[in-house]
Amino acid sequence: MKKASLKDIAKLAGVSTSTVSFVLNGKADIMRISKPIAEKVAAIAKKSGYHPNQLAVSLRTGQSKIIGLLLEDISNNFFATLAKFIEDEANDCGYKVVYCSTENDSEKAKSLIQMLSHQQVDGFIIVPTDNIDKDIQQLIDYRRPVVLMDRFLPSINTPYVLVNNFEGIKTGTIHLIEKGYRKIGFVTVDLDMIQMQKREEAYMQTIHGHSKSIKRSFLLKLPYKESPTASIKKIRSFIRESSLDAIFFATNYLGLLGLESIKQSKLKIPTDLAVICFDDHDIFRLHTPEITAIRQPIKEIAKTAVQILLAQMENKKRPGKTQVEILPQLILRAST
Amino acid sequence: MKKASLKDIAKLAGVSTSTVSFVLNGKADIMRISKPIAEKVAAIAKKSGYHPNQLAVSLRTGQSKIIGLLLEDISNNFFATLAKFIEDEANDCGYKVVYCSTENDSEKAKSLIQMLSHQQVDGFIIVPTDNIDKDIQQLIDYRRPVVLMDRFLPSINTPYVLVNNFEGIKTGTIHLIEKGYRKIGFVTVDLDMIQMQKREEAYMQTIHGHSKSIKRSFLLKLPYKESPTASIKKIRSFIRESSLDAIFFATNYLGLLGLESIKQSKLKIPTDLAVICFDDHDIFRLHTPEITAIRQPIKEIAKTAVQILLAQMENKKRPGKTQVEILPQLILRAST
DNA sequence: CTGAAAGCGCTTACAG
DNA sequence: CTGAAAGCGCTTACAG
Repeated sequence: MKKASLKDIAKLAGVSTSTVSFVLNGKADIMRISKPIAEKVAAIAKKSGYHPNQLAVSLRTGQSKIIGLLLEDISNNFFATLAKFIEDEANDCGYKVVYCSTENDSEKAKSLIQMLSHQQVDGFIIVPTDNIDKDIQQLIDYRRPVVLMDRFLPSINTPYVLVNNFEGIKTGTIHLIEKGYRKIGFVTVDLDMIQMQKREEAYMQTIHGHSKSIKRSFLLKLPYKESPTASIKKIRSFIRESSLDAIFFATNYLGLLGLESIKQSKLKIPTDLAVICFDDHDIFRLHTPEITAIRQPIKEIAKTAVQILLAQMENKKRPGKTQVEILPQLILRAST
Repeated sequence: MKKASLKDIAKLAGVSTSTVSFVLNGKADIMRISKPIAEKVAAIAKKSGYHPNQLAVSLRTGQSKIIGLLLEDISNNFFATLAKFIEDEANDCGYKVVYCSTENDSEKAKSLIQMLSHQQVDGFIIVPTDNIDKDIQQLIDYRRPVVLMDRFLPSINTPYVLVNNFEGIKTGTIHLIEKGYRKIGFVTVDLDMIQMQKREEAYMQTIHGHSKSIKRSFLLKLPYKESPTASIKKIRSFIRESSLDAIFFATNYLGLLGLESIKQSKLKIPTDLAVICFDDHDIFRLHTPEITAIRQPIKEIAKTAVQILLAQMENKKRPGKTQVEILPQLILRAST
């Protein structure tokens, strides 16, 4: 059994391929195909299980109806959830989504952008890595619709959607201060990306700007590619040497390492040490005690990104607000 | 700036499109294109940033070099990890992967299979849902390469790769019995799929076949679409009413609900109740106490599936062993 | 050693 | 009301 083509249907129905195409694309009326012919064609197409070859349609129309999605890591819960919402939203609008993981490797990201570009995706939603500025700029120069997500590139004026990192960390830090904690450590990662800079900045400014009762900031910056074991060890010494009474993790990945460290050090949460984390995680709700977190509005980020992208793709002109920061939510639990 | 096409390059180089195509596809030697022309063409192509339109290449060659991957749910860690390994393996072999989530909804699965089929993917790796037999059979009838994963369809003779569910559960159950537990409950889900049947069967046979000291089996079967809250409540009564001393969860999702139930009931693990789960999860290592689990060999499953698929696609004949069950591993932790 | 031409499976002006 | 033809961007026999 081979797949039926337009031509096959045309032959079976005894009409031209154009007629078949018009009927099957719902243009029978506009093209004023006669009722009996339209019905005959439709019936034959259905019986033979005909479906257009999308490759050919895309090549001809110049539209693939596919959105390319570049994430950091699809096996990470945050990105997986983001991907799912994006897919849902895109499907509702008649688009498919293909997603790829960059693992924060800019070489990999570059080649994925190339790959998607050669596949003729109609638009891109990208979680940018470091050093990717030129490639994104090129996409824009070529008039390919792009929306950045979760981060943005200060050097390039593109649409983007992300959580308001600054406000998120600020809210969390103030929460700790108001709860009476005084030696608040902040654990982050040494990635030179804007969202991490903002988080660090927010912690620093809030700690130093808040009141004289807070003596100083305690900052631990872990290498991104370090082994979990090494990071855990560093977090343990950080807590001990600074004799912290609270600790703020800048990502949920760090939070998990942190919980492991705290467990190994046999510290009691929150009596010995309060814990809060930016980015919620299922584990935090299940942990004993449950962990306070700043939750990103994942669904909203996803939907907004798709909408901004589609607006670009369909209007071909820039819609209203294309650079969006969404406020996160403080989820109070037992750890603070 | 528009994208350069083959024709543009041909014009710039003053040669025909065939010559350009041969040079760019590394067939300059076979086609005995003269060195100077080949070099000139290559240089021009490079300078103008030419890359072939994959849509056109695929349409012409009849190969998209894309594998379609149907998972249950990409935001679930198990499937996400599977997807990543599959992508790595496929990329190494020059294939791209597009993945979609069925959410165990057979209607959704059917339409995704259609969609991928219209996109002309070269092969399918599918985690089948219920009631999908006819669609898979159709794929096979049309000579589309298919490998099933994580489950299989007893009614259809296709290649498949999955964990040996029976042996996994048996190993876990024996472990509990040998540790001295006597009232061992088993919590599963009412999905009518082969892998869940095997797990239940393995529990039943092991319990009843093992020794007279084990009086009876305790089985709780939860509805798949039930709310977490309702399931948690049922698990709590199940533990209480049967006064279990050990509990075996048939999937990691159930294990998470179980931990929540146990937490609510304020039971001590493993003193009040031993816990073991089929399918490992990060949370289990981080939980206090750590939870014993049967770990699926995810990477091996992924690699094997890709290899079997590629063998089918490239040889066009069935390779040696195409129905593979891989043994899982018992990870001993503090909960048993 | 290289080019002109056919064709993959569609869509869409154009003509009648 | 319907068909013949061009063309999307490629690859690949075929011819010279």
